Amino acid sequence: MSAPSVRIQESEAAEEGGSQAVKAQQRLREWILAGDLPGGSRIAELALVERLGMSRTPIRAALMRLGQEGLLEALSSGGYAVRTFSEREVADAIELRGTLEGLAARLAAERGVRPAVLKQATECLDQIDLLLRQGALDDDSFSAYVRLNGQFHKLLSGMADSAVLAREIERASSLPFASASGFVGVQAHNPDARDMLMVAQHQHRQVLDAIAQREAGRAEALMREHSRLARHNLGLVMQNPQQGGMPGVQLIRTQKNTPLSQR
Amino acid sequence: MSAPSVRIQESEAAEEGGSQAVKAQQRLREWILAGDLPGGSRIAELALVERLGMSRTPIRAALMRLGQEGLLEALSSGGYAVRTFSEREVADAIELRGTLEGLAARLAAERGVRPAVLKQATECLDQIDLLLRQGALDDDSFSAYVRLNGQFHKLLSGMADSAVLAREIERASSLPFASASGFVGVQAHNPDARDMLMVAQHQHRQVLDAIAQREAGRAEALMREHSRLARHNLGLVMQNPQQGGMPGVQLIRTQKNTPLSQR
DNA sequence: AAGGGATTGTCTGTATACAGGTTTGGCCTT
DNA sequence: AAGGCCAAACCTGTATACAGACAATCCCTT
Repeated sequence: MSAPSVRIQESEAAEEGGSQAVKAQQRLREWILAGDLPGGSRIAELALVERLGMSRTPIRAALMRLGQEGLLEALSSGGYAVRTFSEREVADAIELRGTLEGLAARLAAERGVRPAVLKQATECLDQIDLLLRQGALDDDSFSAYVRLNGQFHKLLSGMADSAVLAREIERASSLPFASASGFVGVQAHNPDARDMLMVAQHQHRQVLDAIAQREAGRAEALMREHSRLARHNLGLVMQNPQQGGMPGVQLIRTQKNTPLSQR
Repeated sequence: MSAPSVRIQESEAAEEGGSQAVKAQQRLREWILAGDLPGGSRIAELALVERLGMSRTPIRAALMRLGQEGLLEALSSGGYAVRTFSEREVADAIELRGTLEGLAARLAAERGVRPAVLKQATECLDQIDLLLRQGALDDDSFSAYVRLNGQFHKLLSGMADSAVLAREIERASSLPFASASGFVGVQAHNPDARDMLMVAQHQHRQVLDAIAQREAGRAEALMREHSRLARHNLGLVMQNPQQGGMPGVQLIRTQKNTPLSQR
C-alpha cells in the first residue's frame, strides 16, 4: 500500500502526457534511450509499478506499444526485454527509411504538390541555409538544425498525400538511430560537421526541385541517397564509440559489449 | 457471474491460439474481414465481452494490436472503430508492399542467398507450375496456389536476411487487400484467371533468376512490377463490385457505400 | 557430497471493481 | 414546436485481486 500514496512527481520536464499509458510509454522510452534500463535486460512490470507510480494496466499497455515500436522484444516466456540491435540491423533500418522516404518523394513528384506546401518546404530550407551560413555551429544552432531537418522530412513525407505511407515512415523513424535527425548529433562536435550538413542541405534542395519539376525517378533516387548520410554517420559512431552524441547508441551491439550469449 | 462459467466453445475451427488475447485478435480480425462488424462502426468492449466470452483485459489488448495493425482506428474520444479505406489508400498499401518486397529482393541479390534457400524457392515455383499446367483451376487448386504464392513471397522476404525488413513486410501485408495473395481470389472464377497467374509466375521466375544472378536492380524493379498485378486486380474489383472473392472488400469505400459523413 | 525432487516465491495473464467523462435522451422553457 | 439544459446511463481508462506457470533454492536421499 505504499506505491499509490507516492504520486508521480511530474518529472522534471513539463511532460503533460494525456493518459497514464502515454506517460508510461514516454518515460519508458526516455529511460531506454538514456541507457537506464540496459539493453538486453528483462523488464519486470512490478518494478515499473514502483518506479512509475501507476498500476500495471497502463504499464502493460505501454510495454505492448513499445514492443510494436521495436524498442522492446516480446519474450517467448512472456514479458519483454530491452531490445539490442546489431550494426547491420541499424543499417537495414536506415535503408528502410530511405526507401520509404524515396517512395514518398516519388509519389509526391508523380501526383504533384500544392504550391503552398512547396513554398513551406522552401522556407524551411531557407531557414536551414541561414543557420549554415553562420559558419561555426554552437549547440543551439545544432538543436535548431535538428528541428528544421525533422520538419523538412515531415513535410516531405506529407507531400505524398498518403496516410498509409506517412504512418509507415513515422514507424520506421521511431527507432532513434533510424530517424532522419538521429545521427546529426554525432557530428555535433566534429570539425567536418558543417560540411556534411551542407551536403545534406544540397540534397534537400535537389529533392524539392525534383518534386517541383515532377521528376519522379530523380526524386526517389535522391531521397534514397540522402539516407546514406545517416548510414555514413553510423559507420563513424561504430568506429569511434566514445562520442555519445546520440541517444540509444548503447543499444547497438558491438563485439565488445555483446554478452557471451546474445539471443 | 455468467461469463466465466460459459467457457469458450473452442470455436468451430481448430484455432488453438495461445493466450486469450491472441484468440480475441484472431476472431476479431475474422469478424471484421468477414463483414460482420461493419466498416466505420464503433467497437464496444462490453459487447465483445459477451460475444467472445472473456474479460475486457485480453479484449483491450487485441483491440490495441488491431489498431496498430491498421484494421481499427483509435477514436479521439477513446475506443476504436472499424476502419474503412479509400481505393487510393488500398492502392498505396499495395505500392508500399511492392516497394518493400522490391527492397528485399534487391538486398537479397546484393548480399547473396544460400543455395539451399534458392533451391527451396525454386521447388516452390515448380509446384506452382505443376498446378498451372493442369489447365482448368478448381477451388482446391486456387487455395493451393494461394498457399504456395504466400510461401514464395515469405521465402523471398526472408532472403534479404533482415529481421527489420521482414517484419515490416509482414506488417504491410497484414491488410488483406495489400497482401500478396489477397486479390488472387478475385480472379478465381474469371476466365482470364489462369493467364494472369501465368504472368505472375513468370515474374516469380524472373525475380528468382535476378537474385541468383546477383542482379540487384533488376530484382527490385521486377518485384515492384509484380505488385502491380494486385493493383490491377483492385481495379477489377472496383469496377465489378459484385464479385466477392476477397475478404474485406466491404471495407473499401466507394462513392455508393460511403455514408454522408465519413470521418 | 552430489543430484534430484519438492516447495516456495515471484511474475505474468486474466478477471473485475471503481472513477471520471462523454453522450444521449428527456424535460422544461421560451 | 423548437431549442437548450440537466440528468442518467454507459463506456473507457485505471486499479487491484486472483490463479496458473515458471524458476530458483533448499532439503532429502543415494
